[in-house]
Order: sequence, then C-alpha cells, then structure tokens
Amino acid sequence: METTEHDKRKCPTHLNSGECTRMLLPVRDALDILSGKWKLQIILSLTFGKKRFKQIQREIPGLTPKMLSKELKELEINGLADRHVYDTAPVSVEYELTTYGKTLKPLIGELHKWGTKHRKKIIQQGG
Amino acid sequence: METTEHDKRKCPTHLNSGECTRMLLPVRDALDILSGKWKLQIILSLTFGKKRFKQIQREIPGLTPKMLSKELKELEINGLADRHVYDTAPVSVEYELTTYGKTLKPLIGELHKWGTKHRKKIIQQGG
DNA sequence: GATACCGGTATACTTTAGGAAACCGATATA
DNA sequence: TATATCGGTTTCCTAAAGTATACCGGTATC
Repeated sequence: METTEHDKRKCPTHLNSGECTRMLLPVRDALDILSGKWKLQIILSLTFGKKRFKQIQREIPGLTPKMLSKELKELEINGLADRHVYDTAPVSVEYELTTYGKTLKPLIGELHKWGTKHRKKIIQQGG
Repeated sequence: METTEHDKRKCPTHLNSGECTRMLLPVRDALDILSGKWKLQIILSLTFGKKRFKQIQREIPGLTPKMLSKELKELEINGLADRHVYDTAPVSVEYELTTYGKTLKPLIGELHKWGTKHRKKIIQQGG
C-alpha cells in the first residue's frame, strides 16, 4: 500500500475519507432495500401487528393496490415480511413482519423521532 | 367522537390503527426530505466534516455532478446543509451540515447499524 | 337483485429519478 | 501548448416510480 502524489491530491484535507467510504457500503445496502416512498411506511404499519391487505391500504393514504402489492412482494423477497393465506371463503391474507423485519424497529423509531421534530419545525414556519 | 358500525367494519381487529396513522405523518415528512438514492449518502459524507463538491463526488461512487448538484440544492432549501463560497481563483466551495442537519446523526447511525447487519446477512447467503 | 367487501391483477398513462456525455471559464501544472 | 482541476450546467435519454381506472370470482349484506 503506497501513497502517491496522485492519492494525496484526491484527499487533501480530509484523510478520514476512507472511513466515510467504509461506512457508505452498509448504508447503501440498507437503502437498496428500504428506499422509496412506501416501503418504510408499510413496515411502520406492520410494526403494530399483522395486517390484512386492504387494512394496510386504508391506513396509508394514497397507496394504490398496485404499489402495495409490489412493495409487499419485495418485502417478502428480502425476508422482512411474511404472507399468510387462510383458507376462508373468500380467502383472507395477513402480512406480518418477520423476526428479521422487526430488527428495523429502532430505525423506524429514529425516523419517527426526527420526523416529529421536523414536522414541528415546518409547521411553525408555515411550510 | 362516536363509533359507528361503519368504522368498526373498517378496523375490525386492530383498534390501534389510529396510533399507526398518527405515527405515519411525521414519518412521511421525514421521508419527503430524505428519500431517494443519494441524499442520505451525501449527508453521511458531510457527517465527517465540511467537504468540497468534487470531494463528495469522489467519495460516493456513481454519483454524477448533475445529481449531486440537485441534491445539495435540496439539502440547502431544507436547511440541512450550508454552502460556503470562498473568493479564491477559481472559486472554492464547501458544503457543511447545519446544526439542524447534524440532528440526523442518530438516524444515520441506526441506518448504518442495520445496514451492517444486513450486509453480513446477504454476503453470507451469497446475494 | 344491487351493492360492498376481499385480495389482488391488468392496462394505460404521466412523472420523476437517474445516467451519459459534453461543455463552460478560470487557473495551475507539466 | 496540452492537460487537469475547480464547481458546476446543459442536453438527451431510459428506466423506474407512481397514478387512475377498471376489472376479476366469491361471498355476505341490504
């Protein structure tokens, strides 16, 4: 591992940029799964317990069945939520966070905490 | 505040859905500002200290100047970052988190924490 | 018999996000 | 003189996100 003039030019003032790069990778992995308009809202909804399809849709204003269906599939694929089908007539379906999905609770908690403060700020500012 | 038959049908099993709705609003406000592929990565980068335009771009692989420029403007508008122009020749510009922007550190911390565990999981699974 | 609910799907569309590449004037460096 | 750096902007483009609306079979309710 040698340090060349070239490298120095690239990081003149902040030699901790290696640390930044190292932190970036996990953050990117998280964002790959969680980013988008709906996913965290859906996870938040499931945080309160298992929910049925239409129930989630009712709780989250603006969420269309198409988007909800798509997002739930992705949550399943990523191991964050489970889908349970009950043999009623007509069938009832419940969605539920997996144990792994529940590990997102602290993150959701922080998001809510910050959002609450932010909401106060923008409301008092009038926009 | 009266409870009608209609309302009961809409919330048959989970009467805490009001609580869910209440939590949803701040979360949405937070997501409005923070969602997208780059914003949290840029904020993370600025967490380590003030940075110059190209420096941020170098630290975040794949980030084009167009996107960086756009995202930085939005961070400024939302009061999360400041832009300082120094009268050198050619001008140098530094970006820095505001005090308010720094309140995002716990959230970024959780994102990093969860991302780290998640990264381990997907790597050991092979994708 | 009409309507509403369930868990979605299908189609068609608009909007936004994001990417690739070239370019700018000014300056420093080789 | 050629090249690279700085902090971006401009143009053109694609892919994804998101919206609107209608629809499905089955059942319960009015």
